[in-house]
Amino acid sequence: MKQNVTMQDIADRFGVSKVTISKALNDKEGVSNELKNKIILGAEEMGYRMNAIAQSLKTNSTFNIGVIVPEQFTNTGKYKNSNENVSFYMDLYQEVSKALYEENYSAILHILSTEDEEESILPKLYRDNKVDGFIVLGQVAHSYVEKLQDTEFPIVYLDFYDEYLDRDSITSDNFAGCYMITNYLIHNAHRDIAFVGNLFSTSSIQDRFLGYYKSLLEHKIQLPEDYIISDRDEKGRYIELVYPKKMPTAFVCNCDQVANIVIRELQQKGYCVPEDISVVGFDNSIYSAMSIPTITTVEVDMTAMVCEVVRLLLKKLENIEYKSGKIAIKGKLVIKDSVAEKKKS
Amino acid sequence: MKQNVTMQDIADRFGVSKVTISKALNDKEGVSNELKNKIILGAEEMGYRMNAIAQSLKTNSTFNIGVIVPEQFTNTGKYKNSNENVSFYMDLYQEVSKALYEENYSAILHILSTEDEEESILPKLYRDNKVDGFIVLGQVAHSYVEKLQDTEFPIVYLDFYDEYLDRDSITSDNFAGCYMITNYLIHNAHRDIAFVGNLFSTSSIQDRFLGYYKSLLEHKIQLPEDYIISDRDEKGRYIELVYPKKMPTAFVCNCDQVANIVIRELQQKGYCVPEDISVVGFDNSIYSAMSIPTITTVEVDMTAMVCEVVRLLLKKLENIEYKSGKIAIKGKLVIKDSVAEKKKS
DNA sequence: CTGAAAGCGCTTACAG
DNA sequence: CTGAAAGCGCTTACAG
Repeated sequence: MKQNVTMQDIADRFGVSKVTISKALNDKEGVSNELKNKIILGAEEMGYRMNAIAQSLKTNSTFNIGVIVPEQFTNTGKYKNSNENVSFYMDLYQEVSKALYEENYSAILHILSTEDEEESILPKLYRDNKVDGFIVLGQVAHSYVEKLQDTEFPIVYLDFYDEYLDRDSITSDNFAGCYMITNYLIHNAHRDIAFVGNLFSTSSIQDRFLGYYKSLLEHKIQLPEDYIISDRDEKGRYIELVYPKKMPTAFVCNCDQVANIVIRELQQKGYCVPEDISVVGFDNSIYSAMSIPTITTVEVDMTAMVCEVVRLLLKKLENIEYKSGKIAIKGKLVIKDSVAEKKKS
Repeated sequence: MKQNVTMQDIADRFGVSKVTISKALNDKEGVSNELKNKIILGAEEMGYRMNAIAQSLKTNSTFNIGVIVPEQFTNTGKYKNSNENVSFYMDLYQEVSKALYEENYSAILHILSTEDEEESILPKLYRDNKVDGFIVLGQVAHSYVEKLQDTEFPIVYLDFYDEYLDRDSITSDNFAGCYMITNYLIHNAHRDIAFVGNLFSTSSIQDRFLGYYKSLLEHKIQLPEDYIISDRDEKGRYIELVYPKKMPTAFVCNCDQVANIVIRELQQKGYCVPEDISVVGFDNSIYSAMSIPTITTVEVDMTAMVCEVVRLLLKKLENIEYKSGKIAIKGKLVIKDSVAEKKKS
């Protein structure tokens, strides 16, 4: 590798001290504008690149943020091709990476292995002091969260919260979203509406269920026991769906992927969607677009979420005491073709 | 943030010098085993975390690798929801991140904006000396590659090569893959086989086409001009497909996503797939799984590619002169439901 | 407006 | 086997 140009080299060329170079290049006070400009130009010409490492050592900040994603939300290792809706988390990561970049931070992905999660082993990024803070993407074990909090690092949780710890989190408003889409079904004359999702799997699913349930309650609609249909086991693996004895006229699914499965299975049973039975999803993911019919769904406002998470983290980076609490970002209803629009009778 | 424990603190506690601590913790020679173990335990107990930054400053290596992905292969900014097959690149990135982690490196994603690519603006990661080398994921502009090479950084290209520069690259063997799958069609009695893809868009598509063409040549099959069907413009945006006057009995599509589109359009025209017309894809992506019928395709050996790319980069990190040239990793045929299996007549 | 000195937390080469 | 000294490339606080 060719020898790097340092501030001292520039200083020598201009016959000044490296202190002056540092001030000029960092746009600090104490250098005449004329000299400053000469130095900036000269540095460019000499191919000077700031040594961020040396800067980090002095300022005790790396300008790196660790983004922790549990392995099960990735498409690697034993979860390879397990067909989870991985793209949501990777889209979030991409947006986070971009947003941090705008603020001169870099995002380092840390895929949290199931083993490390179970044994509460903190990321090497932490142990090596390679980052200034963390963003946690998706749900992680409670014990792991506690361990993370013990580090007293600035941490913001994205798309996950749990009630036991007083933490800062950004989630999409699952409750409001599912409430909204269930209302939409009811406004289209549906009364027999089932929910598909394991209520004990993630807090997201639970909240979506509660939004759905609130809508039912408000409209004084009964919820038969077998109208809650589990879709996955505790590990997040999809299981066979058990349909109710009396078929509902609509299914509220906790995500588009499951909605897609439901639609296929209904079609196999000889039902037409949406003519006989309506189905709605959540996420506005590729499954919504690819399904035939396309799936009416709720789209998460990813940009707003990421914008908020970065804003929050920066504040905590400045002042570790800063607390925001739980922030829920509202999504929007995206009407496609999987709901029969009827007037109420 | 709580005050960090330094080597000096540990040294004070044991009444030795920090040099000894450094040696013990880095498993270097010159410390008795007994003392070494005591120090390791003590460090743990005191919650010592190595300051990777200080280490970097001395050793002049950051143990960070920049992973450059052109914006158009991401799901961000103006490419948001443009439905590119983004997941392939993000899967690669995840695998790269994991593999580098095993080697104690971190992967920092750099999304290369179209503007920076056009104006050959190098990543801030480079300008700030935050990484030791780069992995470039997917095709980037020739001028940008030249600019990157000028840095004399260790760089490996993944899933992209171009002939003009003598560079180290790992690609999937597009040529062999498409040759294989076209052979498969021919063995199933197809003679009228069209290719779908813009030959001038990426080298991957071009190579896939050539594999297809080699198979035709070997079997002495003519290639009518209108059997090459462009699927996208130069920016990678999908365009309307123009079908040949005389319908072929099979389509070789350059990727599963396009194969999925072709299947849908054929079905709309009243053809049955695979009974009337067979269609094959490439990538074994979600489009292959979700299509009805599922799409016979070629699966890239991502693990082998990533393993190779990391191995190569590490070698170049050790010795910048190390050259591997272009390495192509073979994929495998994945037979699904979109090809009618017939015996040759 | 400019710079000498100290220091961030390590590692390396050398002396004992 | 152990450690004093120098130094990596910056920034900060202070003196002029």
